[in-house]
Amino acid sequence: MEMNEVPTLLRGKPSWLINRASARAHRLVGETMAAAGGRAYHFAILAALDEFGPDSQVQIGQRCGIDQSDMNTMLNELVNKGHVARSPDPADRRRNLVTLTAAGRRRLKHLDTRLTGAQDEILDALSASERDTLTGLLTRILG
Amino acid sequence: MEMNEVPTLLRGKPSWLINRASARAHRLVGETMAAAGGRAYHFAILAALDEFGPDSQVQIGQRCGIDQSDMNTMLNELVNKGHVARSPDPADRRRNLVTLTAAGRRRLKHLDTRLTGAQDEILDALSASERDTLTGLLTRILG
DNA sequence: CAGGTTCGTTGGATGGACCAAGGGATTGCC
DNA sequence: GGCAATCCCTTGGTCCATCCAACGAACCTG
Repeated sequence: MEMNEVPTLLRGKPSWLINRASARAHRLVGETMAAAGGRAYHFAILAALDEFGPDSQVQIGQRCGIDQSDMNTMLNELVNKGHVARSPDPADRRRNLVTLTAAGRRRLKHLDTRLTGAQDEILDALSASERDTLTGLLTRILG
Repeated sequence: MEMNEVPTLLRGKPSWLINRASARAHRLVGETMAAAGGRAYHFAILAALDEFGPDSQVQIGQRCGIDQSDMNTMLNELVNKGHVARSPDPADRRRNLVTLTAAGRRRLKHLDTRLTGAQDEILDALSASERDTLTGLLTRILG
């Protein structure tokens, strides 16, 4: 979306800036992941499994901020690609234990490098220290 | 969405932080505007008209980052409420000249105070100077 | 005056986030 | 032990913002 002079009243609103930045980042990340044959959600799920080990679907969802029903869809895709295994938990048969496969761990590394590259593109105008302060401020907003 | 420990690989990605912050801000702004009987887009359009004067629909769209078709919908709403007038431009009969009414100008002020209040809520955790640096960094990203 | 372009309008496609209900399994309470 | 409440997964949607395509009317350029 090409944009001319933005109204001052609008330009000064952090919510508007954040929204615009998010649209940009979201599109870029989406394209990057699509080019790698995946989605942003896939990366999030694989990262959670890698860091915290096998887990139930709701747990993973709570860690990554993904809805139960969406989690189900994403896991179908990941199981289909062999990046994740879904098996009933013998200790609690309500749950599915989701585990990262070897291929999934490789996949995670691959997506991570792609995603890190996208970050560079998004934050192109900022220096390294500025990027740090930005992530710091955003993290505190979310706290 | 309640969230537990976020995976480190995810937490460190600015794109993810921006996206999360945007979701928060977007929801809050949406609720604020809805409570006032309007939308975020309404504020943007009114602000553009107030600052740059009467204009065509595409021009307003380019200033605010709004699609032509969506602009049409929004203007229908604004005309309906009497905040904006849409009349054919005598100088170029393809165009509609959109002008801000007196009620529209009052409306803009009203929405602005509401929206400014929402910003305070969004940036609650940050000091005034931190808010400035955040908006500065975001503005440069969008540059 | 003919071809390319702009503007508004209509209609629809897309994707992310969210919500609701139900069945199976488990836990807690009495 | 049994009944109620709770949890987990799955299915099947809704809602909203964004975006795209195509058309007729009007304009501009050569």
